[in-house]
Amino acid sequence: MKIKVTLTNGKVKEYQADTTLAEVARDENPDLARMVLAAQINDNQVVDLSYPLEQDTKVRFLSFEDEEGKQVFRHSAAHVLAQAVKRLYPQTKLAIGPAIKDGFYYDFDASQRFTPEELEKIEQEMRNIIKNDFPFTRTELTREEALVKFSEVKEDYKVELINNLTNTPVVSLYTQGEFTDLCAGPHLPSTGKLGAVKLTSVAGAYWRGDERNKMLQRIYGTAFPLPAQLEEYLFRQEEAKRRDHRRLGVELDLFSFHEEGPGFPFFHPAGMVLYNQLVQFWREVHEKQGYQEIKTPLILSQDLWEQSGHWEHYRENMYFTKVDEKDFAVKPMNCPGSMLIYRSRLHSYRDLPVRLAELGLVHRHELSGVLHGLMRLRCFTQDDAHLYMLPDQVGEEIIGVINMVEQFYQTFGFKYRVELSTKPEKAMGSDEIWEMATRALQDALQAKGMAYKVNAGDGAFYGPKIDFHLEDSLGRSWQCGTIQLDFLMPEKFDLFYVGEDGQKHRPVMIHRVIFGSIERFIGILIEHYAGNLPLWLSPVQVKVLPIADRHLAYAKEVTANLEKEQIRAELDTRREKINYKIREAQLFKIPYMLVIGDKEVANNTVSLRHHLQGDQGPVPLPPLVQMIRQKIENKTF
RNA sequence: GCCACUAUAGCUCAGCAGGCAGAGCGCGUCCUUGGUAAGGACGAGGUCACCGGUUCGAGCCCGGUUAGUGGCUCCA
Repeated sequence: MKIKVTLTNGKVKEYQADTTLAEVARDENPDLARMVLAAQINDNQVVDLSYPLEQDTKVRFLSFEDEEGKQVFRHSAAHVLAQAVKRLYPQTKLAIGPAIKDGFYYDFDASQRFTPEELEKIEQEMRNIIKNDFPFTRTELTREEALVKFSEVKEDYKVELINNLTNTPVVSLYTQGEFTDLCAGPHLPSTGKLGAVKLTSVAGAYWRGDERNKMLQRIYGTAFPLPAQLEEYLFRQEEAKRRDHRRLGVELDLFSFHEEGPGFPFFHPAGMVLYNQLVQFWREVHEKQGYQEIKTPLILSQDLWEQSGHWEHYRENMYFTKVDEKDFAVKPMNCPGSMLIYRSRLHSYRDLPVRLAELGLVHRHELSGVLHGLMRLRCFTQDDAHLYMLPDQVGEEIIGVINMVEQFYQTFGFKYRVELSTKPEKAMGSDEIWEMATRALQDALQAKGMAYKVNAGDGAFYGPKIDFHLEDSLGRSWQCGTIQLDFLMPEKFDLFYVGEDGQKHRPVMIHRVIFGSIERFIGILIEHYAGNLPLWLSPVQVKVLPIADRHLAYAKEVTANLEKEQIRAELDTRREKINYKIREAQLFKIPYMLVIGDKEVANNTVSLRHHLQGDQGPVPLPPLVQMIRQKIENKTF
């Protein structure tokens, strides 16, 4: 029987049925065939090259350049890792080993520890396996057969996995050399395709990601077809580390951490300038958008938190204290305080929406192991706001907030991802209310035409939310902005407004943040700009550098002129050489340096140097001041 | 919180076989008045994270604590 194979380049070829994809690839282009790792058929399934074609098929060959190809490649590397581990430590039990972004991992239940030295040995064994160029071969067994097979070799985790594969009568296994693993596949044709592998770290990981389960040892690694690609990857990782906000925070003297307050940041003067600039920008925008700013106390009676549901749903993250024998809690969120203000006077439907914004310092007892610079703290400032509105204002208000988020992130040139989080297990309120709220958020996203991912069960305990995620220098993503729709808190706090009919009605509430936390946002900003902050955020915008003492008087005059125009300028009066002063200003990533010597004094100019563009030559001060002012106002570099 | 690793001067890091604690940068004083990324000399600075143990003797070996790092779980 003949079958038709359609390739991505449009070619249609005829083959004998049972021709494998590998044969098709070789026939199409023998050179390219060496690059091909797997194939996608009929726009959905990714399969091995040994897959025999039985009917007319659309084929897309996958190489390492394709995301799916990378996945296959790294997944095969994970199998080789498992094989190496089994060779060296035969009693080790295998859990799972998928490909991930940038690499792969495999989880093991082993009696011995995988120290860095052990990783070396394992890596060496992997290289042997690669050199042997074992083909990956696929076999299928019924679930019962597979259960017997894996029970015999005491692979308890595999047995559990098979038991959970209830919707399929057969399971697939992949074998390379003496090693066989339960696996859906697909895989590379053979281990020899794995050009360069590297084991990067060991970490603990709970079986099935559940902290009640046993902690396994997870070995992380990465793999590339060519050693040069691996080198480049490792180099990029190093580069990323150089952008790490924790490192730059020290170098630029922005903030610090101390043993006396784990997870509690200390902002230095320079860091505070950055912080305050963000806040100033935030206030300007919010004022224009009809928000009113409030401030509520850090410590509030425990009764309040019982009323809000935090006691029930959020207690393990809260700090408690006693005042005059009464129980109080340090606020982990700002909403109850805001609601007390809303409730402190009567609201007419004509007043709504009421938008109360608060830069609220919240404290949350995060697990010690999760703390991470400014990104994950135990106290942070939320740029919070609570919007109280009529039910029919919900759509408009959500869109208003989304627009604001866009405006902010655009200002910084951030790419972001949007997620919609739905009702969690531990939640207040009925399914109907949750459905209604979730629907409202979806509608708003749809109206904005935004792509988003659904995060089932990840909502706040009082309502579903839209989250905005930004990426840090190592590609980890951090939640920043969030919009949470809440029908429940107004109920709990008996909030109302007086409607047209003179009766009490329940308002709807939106909780939202845009930066998320000012601290985390600063961390992301630092990494995003690699410490080269835009002019308007730079703690020092201009450094004035006189060459010799006799230029000091003029330099002071220049500095004063800059300061008069609200430009953050500093004068370096030290008796150091100009090269030295420039180097220091460069290291502090100060955007503009003004060098002043005999020529400048004589001509009434300054010599301009930009920290990224270098020497710009002499310019008169007034137009320069104007240019700088303009850049600050436009928030450009 | 869990798993693993780490902790030496303000910062980056050496240190050996268990035998008087080091370098560079930074800081201070002095000399140098220097034109676009480090001028020179001298000097101060340490409870080797903390507590305990082994030892004639511990920065080094062992146990614990604290903090940090990479993950897991959780989250702005």
